[in-house]
Amino acid sequence: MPNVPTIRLLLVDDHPVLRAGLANVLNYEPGITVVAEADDGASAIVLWRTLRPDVMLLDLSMAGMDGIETLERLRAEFPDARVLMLTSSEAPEDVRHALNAGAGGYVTKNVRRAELVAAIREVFAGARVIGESVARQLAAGEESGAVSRRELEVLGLVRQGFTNADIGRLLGISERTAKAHVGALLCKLQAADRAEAVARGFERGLLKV
Amino acid sequence: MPNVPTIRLLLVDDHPVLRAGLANVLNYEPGITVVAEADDGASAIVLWRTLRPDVMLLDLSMAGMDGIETLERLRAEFPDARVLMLTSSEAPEDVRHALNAGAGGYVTKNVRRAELVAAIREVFAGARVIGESVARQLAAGEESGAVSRRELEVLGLVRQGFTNADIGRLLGISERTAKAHVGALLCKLQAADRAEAVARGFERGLLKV
DNA sequence: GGGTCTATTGGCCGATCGGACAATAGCGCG
DNA sequence: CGCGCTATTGTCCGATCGGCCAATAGACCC
Repeated sequence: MPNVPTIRLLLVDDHPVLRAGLANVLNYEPGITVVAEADDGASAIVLWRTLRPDVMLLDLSMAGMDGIETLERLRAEFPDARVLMLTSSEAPEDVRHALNAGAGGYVTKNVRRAELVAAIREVFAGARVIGESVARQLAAGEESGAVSRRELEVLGLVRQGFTNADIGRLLGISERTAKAHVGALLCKLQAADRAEAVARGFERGLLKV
Repeated sequence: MPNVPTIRLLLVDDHPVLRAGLANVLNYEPGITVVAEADDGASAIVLWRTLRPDVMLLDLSMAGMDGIETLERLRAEFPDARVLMLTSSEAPEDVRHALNAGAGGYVTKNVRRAELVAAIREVFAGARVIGESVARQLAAGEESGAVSRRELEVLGLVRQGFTNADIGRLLGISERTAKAHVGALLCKLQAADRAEAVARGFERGLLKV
């Protein structure tokens, strides 16, 4: 395939077996070469610096620096870096974060090989690709109102069992305001009480285990 | 390796790329052959019936029938079936469920290739293997009291925003008893209120997204 | 057989929650 | 320069929560 430049890939995932498999599969693909693998964000960035690959395949959940942070740091240093998120989560929040952080694409790990390869090529070409199932989830999530930053902060405290008064103290606001935020959360997450709000938070990917 | 019988493997995971990679990696291993792959529990059991492999590598999270259910059905039909769970979750609850359902081993996807191969051989030999990090998590979980079935049921309702009175009605018990269960949950999960109990439930793998 | 654990139920009470009333200030968008 | 959204604060109130007292019956283990 002389008319197509070879795409040089960097795999980043903390599952050695998956990496090995992925490398194997992708190396068979004409026009694609896996130039290196990393099992955490820090080494991924180091490798990017030295190797300057074309595309990074990046997992979201990793020990230490997570996928989003890795992506942000990489893009801060190399604004043109092309990254295709390859992860298990379909949570709208994760997708949004990744895209905001500059991901060139987002597909889940249950894509077929052909789709993955196609996505890699598209990201390499500068396009923005989103897996079909992911896009569906994303659209569904857009329906109900978006949770604001402050509300997310409050949700994190609710999760830890703090009362409204506690939250007020911790955030330097009145109990009443904390209450208002919790109220907004209940409404936006369609939850009957704070317990359900926390559950919905996990379901939507607003909260992480 | 004539003195060692070849281990015939069945891979079950809903990530085609991982399966392909795994098959590739494992087929290179002397004494191990991947005889088939399945992407859901139902077809996994069908394949087991016809092929009668030696060991199944089974993922927990799959669309449709999940790993535990697959394991239970398989063991109901083939009590001697040897299954090695290969999954991402280290949640003590998942491990316990898998072992109770008759899993011969439990390792997470971030094991190194050599460890995975060793685990496969041990499960084949009839031993019960548990990944190191998994075992550590499990031990940590044992510390605080175990949540009873009834309490888990109640936690599921708390998660959905039901009040104590609601829960009593739904379970056909008095509000007071529902309250007692919630109280037990708060204590065992070391939670200040039901919101934190739900959060801890997710953290411990008692609740699923 | 005795001990431990779970499930069950009752009443009492202060703390907390969530809803409903209403209001002000700041920010981005068109 | 309004319009909408977010963040902020206030008061009142009934519903709910969580902790405390205590008690009985069945299951399972040693």
